[in-house]
Amino acid sequence: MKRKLNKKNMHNIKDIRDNIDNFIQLISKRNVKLDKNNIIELDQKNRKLIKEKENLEKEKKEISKTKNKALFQKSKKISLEINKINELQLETKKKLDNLLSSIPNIPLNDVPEGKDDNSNEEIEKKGTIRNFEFKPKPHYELGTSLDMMDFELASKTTGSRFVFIKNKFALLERALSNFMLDNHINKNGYTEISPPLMASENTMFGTGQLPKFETDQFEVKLDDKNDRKFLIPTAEVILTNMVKDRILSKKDLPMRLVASTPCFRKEAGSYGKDTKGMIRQHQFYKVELVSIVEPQNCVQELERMTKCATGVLDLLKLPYRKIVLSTGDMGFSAEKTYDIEVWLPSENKYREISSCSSCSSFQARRMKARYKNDKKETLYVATLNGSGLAVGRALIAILENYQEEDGSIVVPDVLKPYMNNLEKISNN
RNA sequence: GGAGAGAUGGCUGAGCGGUUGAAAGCACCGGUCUUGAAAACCGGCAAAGGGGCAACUCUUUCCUGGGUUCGAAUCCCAGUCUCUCCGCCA
Repeated sequence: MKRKLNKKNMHNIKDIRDNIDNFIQLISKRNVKLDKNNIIELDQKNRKLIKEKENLEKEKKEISKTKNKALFQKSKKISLEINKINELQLETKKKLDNLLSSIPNIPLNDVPEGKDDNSNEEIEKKGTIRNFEFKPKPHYELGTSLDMMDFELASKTTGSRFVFIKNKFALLERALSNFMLDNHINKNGYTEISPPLMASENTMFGTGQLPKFETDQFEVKLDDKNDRKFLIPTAEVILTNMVKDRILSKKDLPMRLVASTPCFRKEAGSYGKDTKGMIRQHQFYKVELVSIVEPQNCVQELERMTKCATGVLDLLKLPYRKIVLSTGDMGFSAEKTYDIEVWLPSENKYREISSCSSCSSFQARRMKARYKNDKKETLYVATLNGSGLAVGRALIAILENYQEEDGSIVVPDVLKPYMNNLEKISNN
């Protein structure tokens, strides 16, 4: 289905109109400057043209009702006039839409203001950082010497930023994925989904990957040039869009979905960043959580979701910290984001392993995802997404935090049932 | 890849040139009845946009885009998607 992307806005012009100064001020927190006069002008012109058009349409309608042949010629003339005005109106509307769709979501009040990640704030630190009696090795050294991780082979078959995971590491990866899934399904009330790994252009637009971040996406080459499909950069895209173009009833909410899928990212703009090891790959597994809720429940759902994510780290006994992203570091669609960072001994620092965001109704507007509330009003839903967790990075964290001096890896207790009760991964 | 059938409101489904924004049913909401519930009966129930303080009112919308017509859910053309049968295939 081909759709005009700019038909939809992430911001409602009605709300902006009501208090434009306030709106501009809120958006300025995200380092985006808006041209007030331009917005007002386009909005007024648009409405003026709509009015003109509607008056003519009414006149025309009445003529056809009378079935008076004498007036038929006039009706034809009116049609031409309508066409002219309509063209102008659509053009104006398009300009307005383009302008509005370049504006990111409004941050919540309690989000720290700042230009970049320097203004992020640490909220919580948990778990015990292990005191190593030897120099902890990075995951890629552990993996290579056990012959369970092969980067050279991957670059031979595919290219850079890919990896072969072999033998017990592959089992560990699978165990992690299954462990997390079971946890979210059985304890946290999420429903498991096995979704398509490709998404249409319109779907990518819904969650905000398109049109602005097209260069980060892998596009699949298709015979039909009008048909565009992309490998999902995260299951968020496909899970969130499950409610696209729907009007849900209240009893469908909250909807909580979980999927473990490969994710594909170009990592454009990350050249030279994390080139060693599997921290930053073009392909990685991730267990993704998505919640569809009533807008007023956004904040509490974000807290809940973040707890679901950190709960996994608690069970794996991995040390981590939780930070809240500043207005300058948040993603385009988010109103508030928590990042969870896991401790990596080889780097002697915390690295992102999960990101949980509330997007309020921002994505829902693009997707036209709505529900009927108690008063039977049709409102946009709110969407949230979070990693629960990034499997690739969880694997790294296990390897580094559970390594022994001889290069073997102790299997965390909670994973043993998923690994035929294996105690330790070693060369033997 | 070949051959057909279809796309209508939250859902199912009628309508196939003129008060049709759209029958009927389900779901949902309100009421009567009931100790309470169910059943039965009565009533309500689309979205987007414009105008109005408001009650309200106007316009658009029956997959999308074009065309025919004074007038299109209904006719014509193009496209998208779905289903059935055959072929191919994990």
